[in-house]
Amino acid sequence: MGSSGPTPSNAQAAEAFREIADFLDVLGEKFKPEAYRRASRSIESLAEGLAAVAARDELRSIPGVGEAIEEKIREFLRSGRIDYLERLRREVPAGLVDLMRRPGLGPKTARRFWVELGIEGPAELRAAIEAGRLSGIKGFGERKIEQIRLALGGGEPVAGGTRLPIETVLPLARRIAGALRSGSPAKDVAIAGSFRRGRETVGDLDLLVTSEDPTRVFDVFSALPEVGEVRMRGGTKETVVLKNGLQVDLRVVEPSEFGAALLYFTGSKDHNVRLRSLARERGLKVNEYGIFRGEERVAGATEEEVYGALGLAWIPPELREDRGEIDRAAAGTLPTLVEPADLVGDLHAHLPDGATPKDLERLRAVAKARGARYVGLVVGGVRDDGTPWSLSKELGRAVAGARTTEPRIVAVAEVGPGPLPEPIRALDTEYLVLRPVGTANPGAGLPSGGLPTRVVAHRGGSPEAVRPWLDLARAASAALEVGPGPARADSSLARAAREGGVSLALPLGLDDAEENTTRDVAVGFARRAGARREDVANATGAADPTSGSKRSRR
DNA sequence: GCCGTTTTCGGCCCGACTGTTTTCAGTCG
Repeated sequence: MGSSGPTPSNAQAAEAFREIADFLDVLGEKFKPEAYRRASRSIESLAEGLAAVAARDELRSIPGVGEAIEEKIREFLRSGRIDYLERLRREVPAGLVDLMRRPGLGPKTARRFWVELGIEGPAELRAAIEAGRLSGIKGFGERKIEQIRLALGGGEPVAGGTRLPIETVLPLARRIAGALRSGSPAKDVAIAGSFRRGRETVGDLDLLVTSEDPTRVFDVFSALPEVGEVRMRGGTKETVVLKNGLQVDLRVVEPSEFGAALLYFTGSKDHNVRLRSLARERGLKVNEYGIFRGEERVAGATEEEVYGALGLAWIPPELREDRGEIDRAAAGTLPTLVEPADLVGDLHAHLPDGATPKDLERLRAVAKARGARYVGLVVGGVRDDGTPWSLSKELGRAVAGARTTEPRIVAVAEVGPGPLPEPIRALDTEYLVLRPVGTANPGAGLPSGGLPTRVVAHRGGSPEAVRPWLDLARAASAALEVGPGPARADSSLARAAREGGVSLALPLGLDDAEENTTRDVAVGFARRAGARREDVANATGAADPTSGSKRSRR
């Protein structure tokens, strides 16, 4: 908390506002906490540093940032602290926020403990329970006290907010949905929630089905090998926790309500709130059962129907974040987003260490099965320790022999910024993939050596750290690689790229198992960034790297 | 605290579930 030092990151600012919201919750504020949380979420998903936005004087254009929060952001950027937060920290015991986050407890209960019993944290609450101080207090029966005792359990707040990467969840989610489709009386089966919106991380899974026989569906669901324990089962809803800790909610709804329920449980929260106020303006009401004028249901079976009743075009789930998509849906100007089937090649593929020509053929077979006409295969490059490497002579010949028949293999070198090492120059390659390898940093500039750089692959964490790589991509007219994993860009960086006129490269995930995990996650990120087919360098319509002009160079 | 074909005030999504209730408050998603 120094008063000077490096400019605080977006993540730190987002955390500060989340902390303010928590304290205000305990203080019993009604709407301010949500206001601070909204601003916090917006800041977190920003594709550039707050300092840059502040320098352009555009902080107020961030959704949820108004006069008061703008001033606090400026204070935070200036001094690394927010006086208002410091005051709250002095005024409200941090232990109350801990209490509030435990399951079954909320701000109201935490506040009552504080005001009525002088309790300031989990340890004191535990002692109060043991001493019987809660018995007889209004609203705390035996069961409630037992529930609280359980929630106090370990000492640390339970699992709160641990989210899994979507690439981890995707195969699991598809297996579960498939098992319900084929092994239970569930008819429509859909996965809603942030999973459907293609978010980078998933906190829990929301499954939605229609069925005449919910009990059978629940029985099949509970017995799946992935399921650890059943948390609760009601008439229309069951909650389980998977063996890996992921919570999964399964809901059975009427076919006439399926679209409304899918819309509702897909979110995002901000998107739903916006739809509801739009509905209210038009004398309509939206809930998870449908859209109503008075008692009469106007729509509900499909999402198209529900959006239609509000005068909106259907909005792709990846865009449902209240970033202006509702206005665009009203105006009919939503983009047609890129789809997996649009991808016609892979610009950046690897063979495993010690690969043989057989592995190359296997790679081509997979590529062909996934609709690829070409594969940019890395045949050499620079290791992390700075030394050059290349494929074996035998494999090199096999690659050369695969240049003309589809899927065509394009030889690629993977290098860091700066001058190209001589052994890499000597390789017979068509283009370069730029990555942070060796000791080179983005300040060293584009690789020099006469070959075009077509792909830039680096995420590097914070939006601030990644900017230079994006600038290199722009300077080289290269595509930014988008997708899961530390060496690819997430959706907010992809949006920054797209808005800055940099195209995207989407991996086909040729070394994935059968589920197409990498490809589908990458396409999801690109869609979240609003990318159309023409924004993607390896989609149909883009220049084919095998028909470029470099062949004449030799 | 934010926001506006309800714009400078007065709203701010809404229903299920739980436990504790003689009619509801709090939590959750």
